Amino acid sequence: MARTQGSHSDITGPRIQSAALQLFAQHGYAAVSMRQIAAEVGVQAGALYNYTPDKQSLLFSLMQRHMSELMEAWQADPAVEDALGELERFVRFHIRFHMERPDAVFIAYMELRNLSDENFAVIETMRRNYEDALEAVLKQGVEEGVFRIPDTKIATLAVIAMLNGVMTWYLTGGRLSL
Amino acid sequence: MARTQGSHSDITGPRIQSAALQLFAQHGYAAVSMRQIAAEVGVQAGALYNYTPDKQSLLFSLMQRHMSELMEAWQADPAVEDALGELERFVRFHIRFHMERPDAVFIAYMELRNLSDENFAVIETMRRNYEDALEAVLKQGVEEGVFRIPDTKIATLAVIAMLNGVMTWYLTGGRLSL
DNA sequence: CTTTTATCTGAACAAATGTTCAGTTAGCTT
DNA sequence: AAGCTAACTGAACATTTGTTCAGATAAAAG
Repeated sequence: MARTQGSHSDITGPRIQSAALQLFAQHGYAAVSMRQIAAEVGVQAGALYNYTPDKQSLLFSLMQRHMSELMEAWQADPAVEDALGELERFVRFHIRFHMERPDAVFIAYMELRNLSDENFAVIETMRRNYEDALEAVLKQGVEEGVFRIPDTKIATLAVIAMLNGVMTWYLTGGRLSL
Repeated sequence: MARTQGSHSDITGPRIQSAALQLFAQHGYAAVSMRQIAAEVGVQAGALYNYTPDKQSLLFSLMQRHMSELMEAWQADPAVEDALGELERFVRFHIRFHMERPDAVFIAYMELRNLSDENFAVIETMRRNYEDALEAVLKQGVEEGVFRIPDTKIATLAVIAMLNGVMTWYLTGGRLSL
């Protein structure tokens, strides 16, 4: 047999991505085989290679897509005037965006070590771009005189670390409203 | 050849444990092969099986040892009288203990999904025992009237989540004193 | 209806994996 | 000095791994 009923590229492609996303998040990249992903989609392992050149690229594309969506969503979010409002906008945006994609967030954080050197560099650059977006807000606040921050770079990392802390807390307890 | 110079069980055993600890923390349990561990120790892969029945047991023993040391260290820590002092003691102890073993902490948190069902149950029980130690402090505080906590179970999880948040923050920035 | 093409199967491949074990040797015992 | 034993080697094993590819077939095009 080949080309079972109802199969189509537009359907199988996304299904592979979401199956890989879920399995990587659950068991870890190295512990998941191409055959497991294929079985989850309902297809043979060889069929996956119509959609990805190899396993590494599959992981990379998941992380790259996640980071792209992050940046695009932030730029699409309507900006406000003052820095204080911008900071609040960032906080709300960051938490909401990450809450909606627990699997992708977990992978983007945990599977960095399984990226090839070149792929890692790409993702790392995208992550820094996102941090720069926050730092721009903090710098704006310093210029406006509403923030008194000696080192905006450290403050950026601190804010993001705090937000991620809030998320682990929320996910752990699971009993607080947004 | 066999039994190379200077090799001895008392030496090789711990070296295997620490090599596995480091490699598991760095690349993940599933991504590390027995041959890599052996190479790190300077030995052939077969020799590892004089010290562990299989790879799974190696991971399990690392986590079990970590949890045992955690419980023993807490019980060895000199207790104080009042609940407020006990809470401070717990906070200081928790942070210090976990700061001293970043690799073991990381593994104990990340590689739970790679434990067999039985092994997972054992570790999970030990983790709950540790949480119970904190909850006992909180209950004592409620009895003394110094804490006003509706649900000590949730409060326990909250406190631990906060402490872990502090640690990620500290590790990320790396610029604050204990 | 016929032809074409995109999509998938099924089998195969080399390499790597966890694990076993007979054999070898270094160091201890006597 | 001789023998014993714990500690290791090196080769082998059955599986599983990622990946390739010729062939099969459903759906689209003519």
